[in-house]
Amino acid sequence: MSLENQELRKAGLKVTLPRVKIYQILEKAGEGDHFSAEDIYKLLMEIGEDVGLATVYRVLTQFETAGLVTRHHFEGGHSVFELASAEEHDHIVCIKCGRVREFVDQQLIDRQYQIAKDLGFTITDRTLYLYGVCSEGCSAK
Amino acid sequence: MSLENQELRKAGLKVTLPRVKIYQILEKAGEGDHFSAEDIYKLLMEIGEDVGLATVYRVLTQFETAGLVTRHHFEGGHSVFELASAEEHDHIVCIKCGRVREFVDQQLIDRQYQIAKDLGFTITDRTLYLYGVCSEGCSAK
DNA sequence: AATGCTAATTAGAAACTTTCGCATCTGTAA
DNA sequence: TTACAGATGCGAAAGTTTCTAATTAGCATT
Repeated sequence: MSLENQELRKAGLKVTLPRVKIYQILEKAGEGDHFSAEDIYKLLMEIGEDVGLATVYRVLTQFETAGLVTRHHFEGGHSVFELASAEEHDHIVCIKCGRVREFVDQQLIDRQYQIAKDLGFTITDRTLYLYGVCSEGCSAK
Repeated sequence: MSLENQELRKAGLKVTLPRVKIYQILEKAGEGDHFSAEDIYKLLMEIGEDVGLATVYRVLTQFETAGLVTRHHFEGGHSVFELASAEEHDHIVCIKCGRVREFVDQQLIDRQYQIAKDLGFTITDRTLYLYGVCSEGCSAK
């Protein structure tokens, strides 16, 4: 049994073709890469998999609920998804070109835990997004 | 001349009825309150101001551009707005009792701007939420 | 292998937020 | 007061996400 199948079963999801294909796409993308539902839909079309857009959304939501992927919301009212990763990281989003970039800054993370501790909290989850304009590239479509 | 009018003029915007009304709503809300465009539209209806939803969006975008308000991107693909506050703050949320607490930590904020700068970004907006369990109170419903 | 039950998928339409186009109206400066 | 740039309102359009109803596929059991 393939790795994807194990992951899906472990998450309590039946192993179906759309789920496997979508999981593979996310997997191949690797860490730091983010896809919108539309991106994934187009990729599926390209490889000849006839999966509906609604299914892509549903499967991604199921993956999110199961903790397999993380959903990120940003400008323009659409979301991007990435395979849940073990390493804590944060995101910086270019509001012009839409690119999402990950970064890890231990000092920043440590400080957050320290603040929470000082306020009498135990952190279970964090969300940090920086929105801005990236200087290079960003051919402002 | 009223305070709102001065603010609008200072921002280079004509003083029109919709703009004044929308500004007043945001002002009355105070800090920490967040309104969606739809919320504001409904409030305008309630007080009998016949302002179109499109205008609400346009005005909010202008206010944002002028630096009068801050836009936050929330779940479900919609945005909320709050009057730009002089002080940047972040939020810590108790996942048990739902309490939201604001905090300000300059070191944390500075570090974020530094990271963005290092990555070639100019920050226009930030969102930091810490989720956790608060030790005291927290009458875990 | 075939069956039946359950759950998942599909396509299209609906829902929802946000933006656009254009005729009309308003605020502002002369 | 007048003229004009710019703002507004309305409806339609655009774009993302969700819903519905009918169909199909997965899977445990024969």
